[in-house]
Order: sequence, then C-alpha cells, then structure tokens
Amino acid sequence: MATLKYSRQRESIKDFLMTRTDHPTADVVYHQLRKIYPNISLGTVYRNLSLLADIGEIQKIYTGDGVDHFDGQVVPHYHVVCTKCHRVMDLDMDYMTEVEEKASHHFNGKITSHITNFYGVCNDCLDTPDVAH
Amino acid sequence: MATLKYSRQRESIKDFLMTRTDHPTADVVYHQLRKIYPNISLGTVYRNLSLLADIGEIQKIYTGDGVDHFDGQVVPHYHVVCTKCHRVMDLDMDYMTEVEEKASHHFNGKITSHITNFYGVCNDCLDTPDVAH
DNA sequence: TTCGTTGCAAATGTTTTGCACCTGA
DNA sequence: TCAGGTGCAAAACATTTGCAACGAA
Repeated sequence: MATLKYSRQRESIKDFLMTRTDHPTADVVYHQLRKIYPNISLGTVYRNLSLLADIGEIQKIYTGDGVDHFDGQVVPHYHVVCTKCHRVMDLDMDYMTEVEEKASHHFNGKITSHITNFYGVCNDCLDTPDVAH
Repeated sequence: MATLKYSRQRESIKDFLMTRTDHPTADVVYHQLRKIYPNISLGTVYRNLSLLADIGEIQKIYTGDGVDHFDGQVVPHYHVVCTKCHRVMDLDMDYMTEVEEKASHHFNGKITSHITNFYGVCNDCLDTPDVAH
C-alpha cells in the first residue's frame, strides 16, 4: 500500500471541489486549476481526481452524458440531471438506505450501495422556450 | 422528421438484444452481429443502437464502468452491478414510481424519470477468493 | 536518499462522423 | 427515384499511462 505524500496540486483540487456545488468535470477542474498552477497538467488532474475518489475524499458521478463529474460532498445524496442543459444538481432529500435491504431480497449476492439519479428539466430551462431545429 | 426505413442490420441488432438478459456493450453486439453479417461495421452498430434507444425500442444503461450497455427490455426496472466482475444484472423488484413525486418536492423544476443502480458483489464473485496484487 | 508526484506527450478505448455506394419504399 | 442506411476509415473525445525530472519526508 503506497503512502500518500502531500501535494499542493492535490490539495487545491480538493479545495476547489469543496467550494462548488455544481459537480464539475475533470476538464473544468483542470481549467480552474490552471489559474493557480499554470503548468498543471490534465494527467495530474485526472490522477488526483481518481485518487481522491478512491480514498473516499470526493465522489465520482455518472450521469450518462459521457463525462465524469466530481462532487466534493461525500455524504450520500441524490442528484437531479437537467435533460436540457445537462446541469447536475444536488437533491436535498432523505437518503433511502432501506431500499438496499429491499433490493437484496431480490438479488443472489451482496448489495453494498446504490445510486439514484433523477432526470427532468430545471426551472431555468422550463422558462426557456424550445429552439426549433 | 426522418422516416424510418427497414434494415436487416437494425432488426438483427434489436432481435439480438431481445434474446439477452446480460446487457451487452456495443462491442459485444458488434462481434455477435459479425457472425450473421460478416461485413457489418461498428459504426452501423453504434448508429442503430443510438437510434433504437432514441425511439425507445431499447434502453441505454450507464453503470460507471466507462462503457455503455444496452437492454432490450424497456419496461422500467433496476439493475445490480457487480463491482468485481462488472456484470450488469436485472433486479426483479417493484419500480418505485412514488420516489419521483417525493423528489419533486425538493426540486425547483420538473422531474420526469429516475434510474437507480445497485452496486455489490454477485454470488459467483463471493465464492471466488480475492486475488493478491 | 527514497519513493510518491508532476508535466508532457503519446497511447488507449469508446463513440461519432464524412463520404461514396447501396437499398428499401 | 430518392432519402435513409451501410461500410470503411478517419476523427473526435475522454481518460490513462510511460517516462524523466521534481519534491516531500
């Protein structure tokens, strides 16, 4: 097991995620971090995001838009994805721990976690009429 | 709006998905279809999988393993993903339509659907001891 | 000094796309 | 006939990785 060593880059990446509630992608993190460390590389950003997610300090989110999103908040919670603007928003709703128990009655194995994404249209997009195409 | 035209390839892709319960990836579909149409191209497979998903004849599944999976069964249902072998299995459990209603009380916008993936370890993998690395 | 970390660039893996030809209606 | 579909190859993207130099302990 490798011992972690301090790195300014990794700390900044985590700090940045903690300030955000909009679940940025690796690319967004990268461009933000460039403002602080002009030479930081995409590889470093990906490596640290992976590492932080592995040790449970951040959370990786899959919404089906083809890009991974990251969340500085690790307490289990749900997300809503707007199908128009693809924003990923937090949902302040009780986490349903009981569904895992329920699911394990129907599964021949061990269930350890669950993720739920809600899909819909956010208020901003409801206000904006559809564009013809 | 484009009018659909019959194609043997598209029909075979859908037929193949209907026979499977293991949620194959595009690549798996491609290799299977090659046995019937030796010249079918990956592009055709991707185009048809996208199209079929768009018109709601099949379902696209995101599990976070970096590859899209496809499901011939379009009735809403849940999946369990084995975190060891990455298999995607159907879960025969009541679909919780009421959680969308519940979620919409906490969301400023309109919620139209939800997906839930359960994660755990399947029976086969529970039987297999961990490999040292 | 040691070994994890970084920047850079190349590689990988998945999915999309441009284009000329083919085919169903 | 003609718009949609196909095969092929190239492109587009997101993500990972090899490597030499760097830096924390």
